[in-house]
Amino acid sequence: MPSAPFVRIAELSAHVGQPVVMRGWITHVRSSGKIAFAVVRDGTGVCQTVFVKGQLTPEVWTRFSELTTETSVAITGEVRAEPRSPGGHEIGVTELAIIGTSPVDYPIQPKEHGIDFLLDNRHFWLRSPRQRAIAVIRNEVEQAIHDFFYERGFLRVDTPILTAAIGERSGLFATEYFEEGQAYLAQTGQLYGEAAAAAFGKIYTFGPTFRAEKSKTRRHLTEFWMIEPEVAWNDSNANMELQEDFISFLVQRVLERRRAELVELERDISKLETVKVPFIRLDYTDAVKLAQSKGSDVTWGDDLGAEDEALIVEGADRPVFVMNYPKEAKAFYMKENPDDPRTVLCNDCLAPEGYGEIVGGSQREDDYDKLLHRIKEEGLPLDAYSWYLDLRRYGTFTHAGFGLGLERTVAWICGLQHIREVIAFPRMMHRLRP
RNA sequence: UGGGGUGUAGGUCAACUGGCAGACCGCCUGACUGUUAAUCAGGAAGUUGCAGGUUCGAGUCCUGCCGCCCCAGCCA
Repeated sequence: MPSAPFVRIAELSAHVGQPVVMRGWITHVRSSGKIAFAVVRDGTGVCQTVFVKGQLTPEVWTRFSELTTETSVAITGEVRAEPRSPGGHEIGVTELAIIGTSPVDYPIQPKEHGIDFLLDNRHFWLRSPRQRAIAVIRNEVEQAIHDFFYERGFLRVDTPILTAAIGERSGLFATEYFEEGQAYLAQTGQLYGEAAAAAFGKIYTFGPTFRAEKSKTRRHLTEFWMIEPEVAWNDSNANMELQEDFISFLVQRVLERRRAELVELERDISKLETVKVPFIRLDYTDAVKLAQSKGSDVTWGDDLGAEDEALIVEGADRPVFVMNYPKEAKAFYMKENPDDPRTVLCNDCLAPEGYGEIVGGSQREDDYDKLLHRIKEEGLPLDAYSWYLDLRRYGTFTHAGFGLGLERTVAWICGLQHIREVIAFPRMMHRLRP
């Protein structure tokens, strides 16, 4: 007699009526005397297994009573379509092998837990259906990112994580680097992206970035993943068109392919279906007026605070671009606005529903003298930026790009309160383990 | 870093004005042949974050420290 094939739970529907071997972890057991049920999870789904005392050897029946939450098992039995079972199938068990026992003090229950407890047990928390749904949607978004840029002829360029002091001003993580002194973990790949854009035309980077900011909010991680396209010959308007095409593409992809996971997360899908181009565009000056009219005491020249951003997106059914901030509020590499030199050609993209800034983008300063002046004005180390200035000396070019925060974007799409759930092992100010 | 909050069983929380430290979930034992977070009966489980102080008496009040949560700033 041929042995039963090993089948993943997601593939059970192709094996109805046949004996199979299922391997996975016990999430739950229920017993009703001479009939008993064990629910098994294998990462592709969950499946109920049925143990009937009168149809099993005494050894298998006894072994059932040894099952605890998260025991790993191999179960043999016939697949049946069964509407009463979660997932629509169940296994009529004939054989049970315990692979790895699990002590009864497994910490995670199908109940409410506090966030600190869950993060202490993150290595277990990942096993929950909710965390699986988030991981699946994150993966879908990552795949969609690569598909979007690949289809449009962008080259992916991997930029260094260990850098000399370069990028933005605040919060660098430092480490010893041989005879070179201090190296810093990258806060952005953008400056390298600009060099690559001059070489290859349309590029993007996708990698981890590190910020040693002492931020403890629902929107911040010390280690997060960022997508940074950089496009030769794009101006600020083309940059925003790319952003809205990109973001709506990601949302559309999740709606098409990961609806079940959105439902698992109880996401209000109607709030995503309205995310279509064109996005709303607001000049910074108008955004300030709008915030003021709703009670904010922000004044022209200030950066917009979280409260201002919330007022600006209030009622919007899609993301909002805020364009052309005052120079003082923004980074040194942004191009001066020829129509109003107090401002720079840049934009933030604010997600709806209070999720805040998911993208920061700008046209880059391509004038050597103006860029040099800004670097000096900021007191940045000139020698570290000499190669960056070279990009303006040897064939300078109009170019623009942006950075999209992966975790913020996925948190918004999933409708989550906090981005710490969006990454498998979050790094925050007070959390380095597990 | 600043403001606010919080810390009690493995988990989530209750305990009035300072007066015997409790519930549910989970766990253990037993019953039950279709359960869906099964149900029913019983049981074990605590240095009330730590260190001091006030008091006849402190989970509760006071001081200090620590952890965590929320908000703000910084940003993506």
